[in-house]
Amino acid sequence: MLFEKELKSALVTNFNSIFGANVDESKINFTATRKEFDGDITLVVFPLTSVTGLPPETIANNIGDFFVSNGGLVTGYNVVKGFLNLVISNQHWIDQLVNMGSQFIPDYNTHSTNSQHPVLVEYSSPNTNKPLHLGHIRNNLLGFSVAQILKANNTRVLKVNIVNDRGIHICKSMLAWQKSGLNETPESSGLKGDHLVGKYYVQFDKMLKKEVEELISGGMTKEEADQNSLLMKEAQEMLRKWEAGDREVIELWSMMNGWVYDGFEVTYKRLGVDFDKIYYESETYLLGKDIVMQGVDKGIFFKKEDGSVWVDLSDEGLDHKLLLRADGTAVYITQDIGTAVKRFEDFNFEKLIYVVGNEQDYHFKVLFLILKKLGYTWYKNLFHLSYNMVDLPQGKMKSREGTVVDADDLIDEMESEAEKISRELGKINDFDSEEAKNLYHTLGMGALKYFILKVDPEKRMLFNPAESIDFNGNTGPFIQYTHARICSVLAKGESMEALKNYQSFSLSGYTSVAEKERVLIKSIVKYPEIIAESAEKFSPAIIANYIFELTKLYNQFYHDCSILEETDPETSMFRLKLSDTVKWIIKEAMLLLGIGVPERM
RNA sequence: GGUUCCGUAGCUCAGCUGGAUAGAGCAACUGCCUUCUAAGCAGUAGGUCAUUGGUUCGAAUCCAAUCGGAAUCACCA
Repeated sequence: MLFEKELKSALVTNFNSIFGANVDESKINFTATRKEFDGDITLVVFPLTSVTGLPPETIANNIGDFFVSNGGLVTGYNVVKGFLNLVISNQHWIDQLVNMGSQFIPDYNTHSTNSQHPVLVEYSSPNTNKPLHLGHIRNNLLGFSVAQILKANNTRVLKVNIVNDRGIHICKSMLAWQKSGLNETPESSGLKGDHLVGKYYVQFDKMLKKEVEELISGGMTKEEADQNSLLMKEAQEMLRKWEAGDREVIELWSMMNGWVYDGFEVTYKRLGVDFDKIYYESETYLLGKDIVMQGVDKGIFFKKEDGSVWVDLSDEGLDHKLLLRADGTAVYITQDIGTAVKRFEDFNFEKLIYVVGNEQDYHFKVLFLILKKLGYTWYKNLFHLSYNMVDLPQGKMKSREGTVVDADDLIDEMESEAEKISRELGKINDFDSEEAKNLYHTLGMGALKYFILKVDPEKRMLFNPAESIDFNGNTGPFIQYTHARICSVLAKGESMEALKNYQSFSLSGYTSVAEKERVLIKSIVKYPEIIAESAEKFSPAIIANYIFELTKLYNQFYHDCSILEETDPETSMFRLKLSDTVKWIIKEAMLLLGIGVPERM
């Protein structure tokens, strides 16, 4: 909290001369003053009773007197029960405000720290067998935003993606496509590439289910049926052929993956996310296999009689874990080992952050321990940024039951909802169709992104498609609206002779601050702390909640305080500058969430 | 069954490194546009912070147990 440090150290050094006893810093607890009381910052005096042997009120009064007579920072105080509420002078708040302007301008392109080793943020990490859905959206928005936030804190960041382009899942789609005999392509079917491939993945699953049911009715148990399924065997055979470099399989694989990439690119673009480097598992899994084999040679891993390779993690309190199948093919973790090593070779990273759902907590625990066993000391710099899942009212999304919320569909719906509301309000009738379309996109995505990012990543969140996403209240569009509103007032101010030079108005001497202005300033000057905190906790939610608070306070100020109609031009200019600062913070902070803000809406 | 996470207003979420009377938004009801954008502002109503016990001057916040929910413990990814 602002001013806390100064007050604390002043109190600690002078405590003895006030009370004749020394005090440990840990007993000096400040909190923000509750809004129903006068003051800005509050000292809780209860912990000091045991040190001084005095009643709380006496202690509070003594300390209050000390602060008031000691420099101009504190201009007054009041004591309520064991709480000492201190009033910070207007001048000091204004000074903070003045500092803000020059002090805090994040630079996303050039970093003074360019020589430092980069922090890698891995996010998105799609499978190439189905289109992106709401769960991926949370991942993508989080990853992108965390990268932005780290950059704003002067960290050199590289965004990386790992595309899971190989494995049994993609073979399933390929097999179903082949069996259909239709030779469908995105062009012939009119389907977006990722959706087309996803269609065949679902089809495989249906065919498999049917086969298994038949086997069961033929007298097999569920387990036997799973093991004896011809379809599954075909898929596994296809994977084996793929790893063996079978030309036909590889060609089919490249073609279908190509369709998926084209589809993903469209969705990424609409989401506004991008990557500095894309890794493909098809290019790293062999390295993973090599490393695993070396581990076997060194005795770090062991081989079972059937040829499968395992790691024993019982000394770390975990279990045995498979690293290579009996048929020699790689599993998920095999390629993750390879990818991690490749990345360290490529970038010598300072830190590698994996943005991956919490259903993989165990997986990453294992991965990091395996790398440790292999002797890579940088395993300590790996971090799993684990986020919780998005639930539907029925519970978890299940692709097989058709309950997933498709990313492309959702974006479409958000944009058309934005269009509908904008048309009803009729404020942008002079926009041409291009401008209008851009605005609908900005607003629709603003609503969606804010809705998702305002929730703490660690918490499970619920999305109700029927109720859809709001455009009123604690939402992206509310914040965007406030930004547009400010732009409008500023433009009017600039067109007025007496006010047009408000930018050069000096805040320093202006201290006749109204209550709403004071509250607003207090919120404004918190911004740098918020940015630092959100980076430390990897939490865009902290920023989102802050912008909402700031925006709400601004709207109250806007409602209560006339900006352009004041008789005193100084007051007008002061308020214009205040508005300009809020506008700047909204824009910057929303950028950290990957959300754009319009000048009109 | 083992491990981990969660439980705050009808709904969605803040608050959680202990501090005053637990906050927003949505939904419901009521006011405010001849005046800087009403996607706004103001107000009413809505709570045993899952339960019980413990630590403390003070607990939604820390600890334990119980109840309820979830994830994970795959030759899936």
